[in-house]
Amino acid sequence: MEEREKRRAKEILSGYLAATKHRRTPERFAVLNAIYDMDGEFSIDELGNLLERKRFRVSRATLYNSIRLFLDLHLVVRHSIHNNTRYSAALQLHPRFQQICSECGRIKDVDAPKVFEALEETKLKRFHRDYVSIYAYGICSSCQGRITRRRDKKNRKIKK
Amino acid sequence: MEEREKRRAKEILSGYLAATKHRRTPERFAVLNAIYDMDGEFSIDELGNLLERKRFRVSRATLYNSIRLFLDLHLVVRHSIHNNTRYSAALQLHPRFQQICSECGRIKDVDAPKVFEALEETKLKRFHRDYVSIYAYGICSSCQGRITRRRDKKNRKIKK
DNA sequence: TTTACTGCAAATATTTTGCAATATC
DNA sequence: GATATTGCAAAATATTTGCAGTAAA
Repeated sequence: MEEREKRRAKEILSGYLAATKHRRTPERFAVLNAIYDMDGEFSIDELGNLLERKRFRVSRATLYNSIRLFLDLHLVVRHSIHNNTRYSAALQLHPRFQQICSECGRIKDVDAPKVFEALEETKLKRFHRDYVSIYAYGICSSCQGRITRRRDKKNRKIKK
Repeated sequence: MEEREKRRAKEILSGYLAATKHRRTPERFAVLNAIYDMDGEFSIDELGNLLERKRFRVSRATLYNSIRLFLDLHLVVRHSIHNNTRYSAALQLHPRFQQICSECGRIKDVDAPKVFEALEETKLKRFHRDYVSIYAYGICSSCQGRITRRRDKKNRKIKK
């Protein structure tokens, strides 16, 4: 995630906290920072681990609380990838189109000028839009091969 | 969900079961039918309830087992919607465009033919797409007024 | 000083698993 | 008849909550 977006994310959080008289706790900013330092999507555990490595331990409850707040602010998106819950930093200054492999979870940006153009022209009635996300879920070609093969009950979970 | 898609889904399941020597149990077909009878996305509970109403009770375990199988076959997609896990039938011929109010969480379908058309024409390289979601986040006009005022922690979950 | 926020541990909720009974092949 | 699948209940995970202590404003 780019620095600019990370900075913008912190501004949004700051603004929200100020506007609603909530508190600027170090935990909230540490968690947000960690999220924007993550490469791609991550589980709650992975996020907690990154924070530990940064020597900033936060409780599970705070982790969940922060994530929920960030979800509300759309600074984070919650995904379902191969039957697991994962998150990713979400802030985007421009509409974004991503393809997500349901098998390996890999996310790739798609450039689709025509789609963005059409989006631009689409008016939403009685709705002020902040931003737009497009997700294409499917299977990437490298997973395609594996997929019809072995289909046992084990090893379906992606690593935590 | 259209009948045609439902039928196709059952063919895919049949084919898979035959090919892999798994069993054609009434449960599997009942669950698949129910999924394709659902209108939009649903929770495990809602799915169970629909089945009960159809007087075809299946255990929780079977519900989860079936869903997992269908996820593998890409007959179902698992979503994360506003911090809840939900599923939907996956053989959707048309992508879905939803506007989500960040304030009240209300979700409304948007009809944007131009966008859908452009999506249709967009090829994804080395990627087989199952399902496309477009989310426009923002504020609906009925929330516009309230917006700067109090923002409590309650009622953030969408109804189960 | 006030009270929102944190951590902890307990409570809930969600999903998976072990196993005996059953039904498909 | 052999065994994959089911339902049930228990186990394992994941998430939320209550509360007392802490710290931001």
